[in-house]
Amino acid sequence: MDQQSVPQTTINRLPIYLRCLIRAQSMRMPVINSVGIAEMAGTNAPQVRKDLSYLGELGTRGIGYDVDALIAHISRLLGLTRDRRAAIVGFGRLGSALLGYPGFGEHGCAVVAIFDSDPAKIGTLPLGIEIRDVADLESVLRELLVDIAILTTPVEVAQTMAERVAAAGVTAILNFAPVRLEIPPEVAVRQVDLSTELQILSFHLAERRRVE
Amino acid sequence: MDQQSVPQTTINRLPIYLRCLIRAQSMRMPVINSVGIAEMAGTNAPQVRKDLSYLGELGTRGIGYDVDALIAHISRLLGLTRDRRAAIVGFGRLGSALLGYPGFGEHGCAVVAIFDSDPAKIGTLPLGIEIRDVADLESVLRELLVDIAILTTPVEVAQTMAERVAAAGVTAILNFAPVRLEIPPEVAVRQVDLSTELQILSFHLAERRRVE
DNA sequence: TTTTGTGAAAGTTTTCACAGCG
DNA sequence: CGCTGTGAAAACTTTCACAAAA
Repeated sequence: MDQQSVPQTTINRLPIYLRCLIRAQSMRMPVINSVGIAEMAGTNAPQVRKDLSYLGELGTRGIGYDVDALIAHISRLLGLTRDRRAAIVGFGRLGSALLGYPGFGEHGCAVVAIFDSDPAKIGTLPLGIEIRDVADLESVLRELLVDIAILTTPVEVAQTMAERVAAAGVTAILNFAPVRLEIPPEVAVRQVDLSTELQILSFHLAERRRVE
Repeated sequence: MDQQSVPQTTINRLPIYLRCLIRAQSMRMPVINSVGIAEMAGTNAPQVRKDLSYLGELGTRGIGYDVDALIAHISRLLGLTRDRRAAIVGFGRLGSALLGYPGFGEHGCAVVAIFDSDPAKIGTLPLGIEIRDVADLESVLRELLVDIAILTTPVEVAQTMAERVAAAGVTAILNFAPVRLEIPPEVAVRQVDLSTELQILSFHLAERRRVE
């Protein structure tokens, strides 16, 4: 099956399936069926089978999916077999919290560079990683072969920083600043937006109230 | 138009439109048209018009949308006219970073309670808010009329905490723990998942490589 | 004239039912 | 017999074209 044709919605669910499969693996389950994955992942069995069918014929009829083989296959498709190198741009509270997040190391993603503009921070070594002057952004990103930029800057400078990391050849950005980045389409952007999420939750609270 | 029938995809975009409108307002634009909103929001004009049409007939043909009126209308629909009271459950690095995030106050959402299980933290007052013992979760949530719970606990306890906040009558959860929460459907959950986002970006990096 | 609001078309995603295979 | 893989149906979302209104 053509890998290009895997729908984005399926891609978005693969990390969730992967997490479930790793849990199954840790429970010593050699095989799991679509119902089992669906229950763990909070979806339904046909959805799981359809999603996995885009990756190829990975299951065995009458049996289910081999847990180890499926983990290997999804990991490869998601590019998790190759170690990813991330940079944190903007080392305030949030950047600092993310650096300490164990999720990076667990998923083959290493923070290899940190940037800030505050002279008091530049040169310090949180968790052994030197904080660099954001003035040197482009050269350091290229030198350290960074593939993912994590933007935790103030909103005012996020667009500029996005343009600069993109110009330095970084093609994946995780943006925590509440602004929609305008950058070339070959750069993948994932937006994490706290106030948007809170507002969506607020809508649900308001709706509950309206129904009652 | 029936408010119940506003599609979830539209709801997800309303906070983005709102942000654009507030920017327009700060630029002293009294009126904006669908093209203007679309450009700021990174979408297209028919999408904006379709989305806004679900909320009622809010525009003026030949003119566009009154910025103040549209802000008021979207804010009301999202329930932002009413002040929201949030609690942070789990005060590690991430919880601490979120407490300092200015996005809360700016959007009428106040952190009114913090919970942790660490005796060294309980009783301290970061930003003037007392850290409570998680043992008192239910009573404090009810007492302080919390409507949104922000879960920043370790992954192992997130499901238990979700059940407890739901049992205490909280019907909106923002979950940062990398686990799919199983709770009654009347509780709205928004998942913010760093490692999932990184894996999706990793897929895009892998795909670029495959294409080249 | 300008720009909204909307029905219809096109595209996408999810669900379903069952053929097909082990 | 059990469970996957999949084509077809249903549901949902986006795009389009244009009538209608200011």
